[in-house]
Amino acid sequence: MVSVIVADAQVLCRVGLCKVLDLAEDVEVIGQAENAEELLTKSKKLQPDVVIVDYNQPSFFDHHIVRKVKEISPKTDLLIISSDNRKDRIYQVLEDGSNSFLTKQCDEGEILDAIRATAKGEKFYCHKILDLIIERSFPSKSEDCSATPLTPREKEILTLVAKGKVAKEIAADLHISPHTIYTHRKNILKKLHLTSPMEMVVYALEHGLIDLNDKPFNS
Amino acid sequence: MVSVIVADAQVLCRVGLCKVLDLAEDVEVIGQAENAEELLTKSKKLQPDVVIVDYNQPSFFDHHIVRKVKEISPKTDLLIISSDNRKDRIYQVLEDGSNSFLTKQCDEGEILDAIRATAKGEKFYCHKILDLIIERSFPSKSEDCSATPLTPREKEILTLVAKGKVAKEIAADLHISPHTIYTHRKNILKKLHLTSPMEMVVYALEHGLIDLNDKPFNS
DNA sequence: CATTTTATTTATACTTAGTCTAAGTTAGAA
DNA sequence: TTCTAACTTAGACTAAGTATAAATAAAATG
Repeated sequence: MVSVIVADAQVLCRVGLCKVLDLAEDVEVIGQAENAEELLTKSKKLQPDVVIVDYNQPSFFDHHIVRKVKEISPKTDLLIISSDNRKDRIYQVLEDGSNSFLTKQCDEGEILDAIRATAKGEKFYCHKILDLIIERSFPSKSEDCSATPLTPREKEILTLVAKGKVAKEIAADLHISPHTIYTHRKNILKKLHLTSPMEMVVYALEHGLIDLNDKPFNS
Repeated sequence: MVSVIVADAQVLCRVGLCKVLDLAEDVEVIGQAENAEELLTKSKKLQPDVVIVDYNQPSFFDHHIVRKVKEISPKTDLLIISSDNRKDRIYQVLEDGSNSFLTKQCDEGEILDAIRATAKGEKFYCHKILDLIIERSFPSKSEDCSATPLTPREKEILTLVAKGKVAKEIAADLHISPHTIYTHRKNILKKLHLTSPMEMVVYALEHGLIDLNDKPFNS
């Protein structure tokens, strides 16, 4: 019998997942978790064979959960069912040792397959995730593709720009010349095929370079 | 017996919802829908007493679904279970005639209560939504609070700014002087207590004034 | 090891965008 | 009507940004 903990901030998803798990023979749900703290406590105590979790739920779970669960319960296999759309973070989670990865767009069949595979200690990735992995493995596929082609310094500057800082302020912050900022900015625009600084900000936000702090219903 | 159609793009939520609905006596799920088209077809044919739907799932459902269902099946009551965080759109959906409104953060108890209430033709709003409604009803509550204090024109301009357009371009688009744009921008900054144009863009994105187009897995 | 590339830094001269201040117009509310 | 809010504009000025060119250090390549 494979023991499973179901972790998701939304009760509907937990219930749905349990219902689907009923269909899988040899699988037993031994616990549920609504947030990271609860999951870690229960994982430590119950040492489940599998943890199913959506890590992308601000203030309930974040992507560090994978690493933390692995630390607290090394033999546990992780099945991610998330709706994350940030490539870099998905790659991160894959590297952090998640065994299987689905998106919330997957259908029942895929979910069942994934659960069965993960329960047997195998890996399972849904189509979208496989596409990402392949894209990463064969970088020169389309053209400039995949993750941000920006250098660390460029990311740093883009982040500050997106926070509303103007070149002079950034220069002061980093103790370098404003001209340097301009050069970096120009290179960023070139690399991303953008034209205005504003588009840079939009890009930064879209790609989660800065946290537009998830605050539903606040102001 | 109250007939219900469950509409959600994610199979897990649909399954979860059906499972919870099992607990409600006198409720029968007569259909499910994965996208707007499916929901409208089934609503027309089955004329359900209640439709439960998450309208905030780009490319599957949008907020117009409420109006469309009401058109196609006027006697159907709508129960929204969404995770939308855009106040203006929530207000829109409330005005469009949705009977009850929950968020995906609600617990099982609230969901059951909402289903029972809606099935009886009553209205039900969860805490967060009630807070919003109250906030709207008593605008001068705290201080400058609640929805954006921007005029339509200011919003229009902010939107264009956030799209990366520069004053001159916006002026050309709207057939007015660039100076006008500058003035509007200055007023916006003043109203929102911001200092740089970039912060304006961040604000616009945070408040959903422009759609940072939901495109998972694209570049 | 020498060499090329990449990331980082900077400057000068120039262009453009944006700010400040001030003010006119229209439409609706008091 | 009078007053306010929303929208509009201009001239003079300041600050921000661009183009071009180039130096340095470190990492990758042959």
